[in-house]
Amino acid sequence: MSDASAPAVSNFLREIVARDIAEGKHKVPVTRFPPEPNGYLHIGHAKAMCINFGIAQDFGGHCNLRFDDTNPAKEEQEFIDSIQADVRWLGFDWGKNLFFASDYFETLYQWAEHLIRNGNAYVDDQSAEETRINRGTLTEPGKPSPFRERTVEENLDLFRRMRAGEFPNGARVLRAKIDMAAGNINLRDPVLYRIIHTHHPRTGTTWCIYPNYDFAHGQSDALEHITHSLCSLEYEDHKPLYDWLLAHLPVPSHPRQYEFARLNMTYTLLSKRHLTRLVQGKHVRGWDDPRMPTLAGLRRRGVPPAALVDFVKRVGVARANSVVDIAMFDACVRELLNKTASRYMGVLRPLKVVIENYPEGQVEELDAVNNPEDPSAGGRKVPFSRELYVEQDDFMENPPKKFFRLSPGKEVRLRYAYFVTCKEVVKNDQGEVVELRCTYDPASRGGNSPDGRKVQATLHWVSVAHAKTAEVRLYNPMFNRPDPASAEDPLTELNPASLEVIEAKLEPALESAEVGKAVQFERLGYFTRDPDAGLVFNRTVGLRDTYAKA
RNA sequence: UGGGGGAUCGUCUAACGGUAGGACCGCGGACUCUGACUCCGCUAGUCUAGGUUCGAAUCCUAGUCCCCCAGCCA
Repeated sequence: MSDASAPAVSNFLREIVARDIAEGKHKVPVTRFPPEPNGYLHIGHAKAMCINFGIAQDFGGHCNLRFDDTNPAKEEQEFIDSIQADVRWLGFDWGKNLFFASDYFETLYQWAEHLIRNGNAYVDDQSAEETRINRGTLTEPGKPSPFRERTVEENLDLFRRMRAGEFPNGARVLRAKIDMAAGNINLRDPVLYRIIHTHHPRTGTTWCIYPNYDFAHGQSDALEHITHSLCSLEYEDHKPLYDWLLAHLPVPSHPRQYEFARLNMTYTLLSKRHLTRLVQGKHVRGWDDPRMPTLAGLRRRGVPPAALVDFVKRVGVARANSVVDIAMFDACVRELLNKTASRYMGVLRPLKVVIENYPEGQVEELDAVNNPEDPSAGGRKVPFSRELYVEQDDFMENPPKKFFRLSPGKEVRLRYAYFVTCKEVVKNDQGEVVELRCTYDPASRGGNSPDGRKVQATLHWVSVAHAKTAEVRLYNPMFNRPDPASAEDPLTELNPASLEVIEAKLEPALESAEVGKAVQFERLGYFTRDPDAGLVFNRTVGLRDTYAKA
């Protein structure tokens, strides 16, 4: 077991595995994480990984990484590479157990012939359109194909010629011969093989016929001696076919399929088709745009993998469809980052402050704590001088009752520095506040007044002369509605303000911030330096703000 | 209306015939050199109607609502 101190996670899948082991069905579980390399992994895949790798780890088994690469029309090497990187980033290790469904193409082909020889499959010449019509409807049975009763010899000949490349795409398919009247439509002679004259990222042009999901998945599971094939709910209807194929083929093992509900989150779209549209339509900067729910996007936004794993653990596993509040995700990110992120000061929307009684040209290096949650994180020096920036939100000329921050005549603390009092407000021709004239109390150096007087607020600040200008990218929900997936077209629900780019002033230490490492801008949120050139930061998540809510 | 699933605080999830519990959100309060964090407290739920039982979220019956399936996608 991984961590004896952690509360034991339990769910119906783990109960099934535990029971099977207790009953001696298996010594250890063997699971698999089977992505199709047709896009980037997203947070929904994180759930599947936590389940499959997690169960394998905790019960002493192993989890294979298997690419379900049975449709070369959609798959690319780029995705094979990114998926492996993302699995590792999340913290999972498949060891030597890296597989591809395409590794089994020859075996699968032989098994297809096996089906034909036993009269369990036939080559169908109907067009896709005819096949669809003859499949029947949800309430009416299908009609048998006119080619359903071909002889074994003819089927074998045709299937071999399909393999040999004699026919164009769509000319013929291989279908299992099951039951055209079945209530479960997956059993109405499902297609097993189709002709696709396309380059495959791994097998090149070796093949022009490809098994589809149903013919590849269960058999791949069997070949890898998977004990528990864990998939999402929509495959429930495929299980009878999964079992039928295993029962009619000389497979080395008979895995069992179990289904769980996939992850959904408010304001989040997880359909690969739509994510692909977002990328291709340039609505985002790419698969790793920090607004994307992809692992690459979350990583770039600064979300630590451990927060993702924690989130999946908290969400749990069940068989009921559900939509998790994105607030739960944010909470996981904040909880982890609060413990680990170093604190800095940065001003997002600068308002200049001049300390009138502070000597011109003087600079003091003041002591700041890096992380109050972690003494081992140490401290640093922050330069203070006569001219500073504070946050525009931290000043109000006519403050309401509960406004603790700066206003005319009010004294506040500048963090780690001094108490200052606002004496005068400078405005431009438009009447906008452009500068504050303040005085400071030299006795309050470091942030406390010897006379013990208190202030209601502590403000973050940056010295004008020492400030580093940075581009800061603020991310807001990508969609206007919490359930973008149920919109006619989710892309019409895009939030135009999902990305806000501002020019911020940061304390000098931030200039050497590491790309990808999360930091806290005090009182604002968690930020991570972006890999883009220059000083660029992404907001990972804001701090809770109980004042703004009130 | 065929087949397959599912309904527990606002949200996610426990309970396996025996006190409906936790987390997130929300709301109070304490603390605070981050209106953060932390701590304390509060709010709030078994889809409906019957039945079995000493006792039902759990078992039975009948409903209601929701999701998935008619790709040569996975």
